[in-house]
Parts: sequence; structure tokens; C-alpha cells
Amino acid sequence: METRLDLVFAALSDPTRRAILTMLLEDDMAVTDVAEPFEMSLAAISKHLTILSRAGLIAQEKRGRVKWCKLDPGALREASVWMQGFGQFEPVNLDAFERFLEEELRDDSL
Amino acid sequence: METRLDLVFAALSDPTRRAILTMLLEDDMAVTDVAEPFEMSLAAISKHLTILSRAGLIAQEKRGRVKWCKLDPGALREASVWMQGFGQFEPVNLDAFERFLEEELRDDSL
DNA sequence: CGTTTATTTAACCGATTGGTTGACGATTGA
DNA sequence: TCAATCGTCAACCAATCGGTTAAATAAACG
Repeated sequence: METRLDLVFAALSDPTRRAILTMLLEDDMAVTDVAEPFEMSLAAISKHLTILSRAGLIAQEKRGRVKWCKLDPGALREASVWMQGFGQFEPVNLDAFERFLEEELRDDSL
Repeated sequence: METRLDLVFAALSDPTRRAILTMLLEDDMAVTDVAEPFEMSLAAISKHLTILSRAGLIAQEKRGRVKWCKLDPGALREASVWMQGFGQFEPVNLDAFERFLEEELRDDSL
């Protein structure tokens, strides 16, 4: 069973996809415009966008023949919350912390 | 060129490796003990540990014939910082966590 | 010493990844 | 209407991934 977290971290592990997210931070963009600065085919970028979309990191909306991509930081926040468990919390109360995270994430996803 | 961030996110994208990190949050562990709860070979776990180690998420130290694994949250923090750029995520709310703990304790005592 | 324990390495496997090209459907504009 | 534009899909490819088993190395035990 592939969890949301799997998809998010896998999506983030590719530098092209991280670059796309950074671009979208400035503004929503059409697929063709997202592809422009990269030295790879439009089809490849289209695949990257699908991966970002399935991970919940972006949302895509088609208007006319143009598909607009916008950042959707919900899933990213989810991953961020998971990661902050390390570094901030020392050995104590790990089980409790995990339960706490689950509750937080459940609330966010609604 | 594979950056540190690539390695960290790729490492985190596997649920087995995230589970290992969670275990190491509680305590340092030998490779064999890390492998124990998983339904896969020791060799497979050894590979996962190598990936975590290359990503800088754990450190391994050999004492005698035993190799100890400990969490090394440096790289994780690095990735966490990268993610903060997207959306102004409040860091995990420690106060909320403490309230959660209190509630749990109250429930247990009933 | 020989044996058991701890861990890695090597060879292998099928599935997935990140890219390509070319064809395709849908929308727009002259 | 017809050509250009936007984007996806299908087929293909080499490389990597996550797992296996078996053998190899190294240290500790009796």
C-alpha cells in the first residue's frame, strides 16, 4: 500500500520536480511555460507534473486548451510535520508523538 | 550530479526506511536488531541502512563485530528547512503536543 | 582451535524511473 | 475551414530499486 508520504517524498527526490515547485511558488503556470526553462521534452515535464499532482503537491486545472498548474502545499506540510519529529523530540514519548501526528494529519486532510 | 537533498528525499520515500528512523529515534541499535521486526532479509535491511547512511540520516559505528546505528538528524533538518520555503508552515506545535499528552494520560487513568 | 554470530558482498530478478520519439485529440485563431 | 498550439498517450530504452539467496569476511565464544 503506497502512502501519501511515500508519494510526497518520492516526488521531492527529483531536482527537476523541486525546481518546478520553486517556479510555481512565484506564480501559477501553464504546462508549456513550466517546461520552457528545462532541457527536456514537454512530455517529460508532463510526466513530472503528473507525479507532483498525484503526490498532492500541485493542483492542475484545465481552462480551454491550457492546463494551469498551481502549488498545493497541503501534502508538503504533511511531510514537513512528519520530519519535524526528528530533531525536536528526543527519546521520550515516541509512541505518543506518533499518535499525535496522526491526529494532526487527519485533521488537516479534511 | 546527485545532491544531498536528492538523497535525503529518496531515502525518506521508502516506508521501511522511515520506520527504521523512527526506531532509531528511541535508541541506537545494532543492524541485526534493526532488522528483527521486519519481514525481510538482513541483507535487505543492510542495504536500507547504507542508503540512510549515504543520505546523512544515520551514522554507523563499528565496535567489535557489531555495527551501531544512530540517528543523525542533520540532513533531515536540512531537508526540513528546504520545505519551509513553501507555505509558511508553523513548526509542529509543541504546546498542542503537550495538551495531547495530558489528555492521553487522563484517558488512561479512567 | 573450530564454531557461532554479525554484517557485507555478489549475482541475480522483476518492477519502477526518467527520459526519448511520434502519433493523437482537443482547442484556438486566421 | 484549416493550420497551429497545448498537452497527453503509447511504445520503447537504459538505469536504478527493492528484494532474494549464497558466499565471504570478521570478531567473539567455548
